[in-house]
Amino acid sequence: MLDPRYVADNLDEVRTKLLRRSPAAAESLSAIAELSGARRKLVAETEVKQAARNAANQDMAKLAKSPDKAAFAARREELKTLSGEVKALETQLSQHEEHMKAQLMAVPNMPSDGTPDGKGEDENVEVRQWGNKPTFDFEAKNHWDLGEQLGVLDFERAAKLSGARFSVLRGLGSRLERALSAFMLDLHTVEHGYTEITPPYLVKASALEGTGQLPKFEEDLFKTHRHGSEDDTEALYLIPTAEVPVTNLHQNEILAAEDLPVSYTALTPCFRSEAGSYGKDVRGLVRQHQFHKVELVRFVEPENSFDELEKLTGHAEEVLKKLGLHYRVVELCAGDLGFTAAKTYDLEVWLPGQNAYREISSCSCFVDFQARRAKIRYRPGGKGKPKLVHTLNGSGLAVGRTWIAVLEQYQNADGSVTVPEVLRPFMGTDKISTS
RNA sequence: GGAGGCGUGGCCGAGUGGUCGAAGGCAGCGGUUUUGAAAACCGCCGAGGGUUUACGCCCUCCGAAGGUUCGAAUCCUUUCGCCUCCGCCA
Repeated sequence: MLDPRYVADNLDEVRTKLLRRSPAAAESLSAIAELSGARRKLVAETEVKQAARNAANQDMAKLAKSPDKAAFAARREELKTLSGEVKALETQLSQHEEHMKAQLMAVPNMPSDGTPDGKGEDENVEVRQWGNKPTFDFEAKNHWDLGEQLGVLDFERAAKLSGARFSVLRGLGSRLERALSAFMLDLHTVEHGYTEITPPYLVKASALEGTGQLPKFEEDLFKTHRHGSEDDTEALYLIPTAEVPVTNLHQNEILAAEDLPVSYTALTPCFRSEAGSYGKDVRGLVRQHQFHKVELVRFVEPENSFDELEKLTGHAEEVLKKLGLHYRVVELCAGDLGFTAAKTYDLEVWLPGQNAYREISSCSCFVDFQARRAKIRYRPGGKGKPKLVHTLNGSGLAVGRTWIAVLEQYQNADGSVTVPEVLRPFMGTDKISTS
């Protein structure tokens, strides 16, 4: 959420920045600026009345002790009116604030100044590449053919259980999923200093509001109700990413400055309804309703949040480097930036079976956008007024897509797959094959 | 699921309708004292919002939301969380 005061005081600047995303992003800004100004007047008006009521009530406390019952009764009648006026103003103010917040919650974050211009995916900027495209003296297969032939991947039975966009792993396929997860968590906790978290996979709407998935993107989520209940206020949602529970761990908290940066990593399943992606990636594991992801989340001081993004991106890249998987880093242009992000790097791994780079991680700095929604603050220098922290997160990595990349980049002519060196201790074998 | 209890400032804890944002203690911060430290003593010490160049002043908040009342931390309703006992259960 943007700061309503900042929007009101810097309307043109905010509009210019949001227009870099899209015309729609800047739409309600004037209304918000107006609401913000009107709110200040309403607050002043309300407080004058409240002060009058408070003063009168103190008099009443004295009158109540005096023997003059008539004076007390008369004054009480007067105060009834005043009290009613106060209540009316308070109601008006809270409705006004609710209205303003509702508008504000639908406004995306401002792109960082360094973010390149551009309307969409095609205008993202390649920042660097690592490694080389593997070459094959045979035609590279895609992972779904490889996986099914190796007996480690089964879409048909998954469809029987759950329908489209689900998968079943088997044997060394399952082992590979587990190996990748453990390898990533070990790397981030031991070498990068992250604390491992195992969060709930079902969360309240308030958590999703904190990180920005709600109220705007409900259609992307799986929503659950207790048996017999249709009450939306107690609905729980399956998490679309660990970002949600892990970032909201500190909602409504004031962190100690000396504890920053706080760094968490979490392996969780992620659930996405993929509404509106019909026809996209219908085959294979790329786009599933359920997948595992190791997430990195950091809470940092505002001064160095963009440096911290470079570090966090580096932590995610390290996974690919250690696995020996060729990839590239792209910086998202303003038009392709997610709703909450100020700046984002995507890591795209090379998939020979599809002859394409595919997103395997997305690392973003949200500045104070999520922190304002979730009320996550810290006390600078250990004293004084609390300030909003900056939040960052990135996939480190999407396990399912890493699984794909290992199969496709490490495939052999006979349809077997060589296990990357670093995974062998976790896999107990150096090869996945049918024999 | 049944019965009961509890939610107050960073922590502990008083407060059951009137001047209470809230006693007291601990922790923390600043100072006096001391060669230094400890102890003792004095002061400061929640958040949000409005207003002000600033000092400050004002408003709101005692798990949350409603209600009663001239007035609510205190009474009522609903709700959430935690604890104890019973039931069920991985």
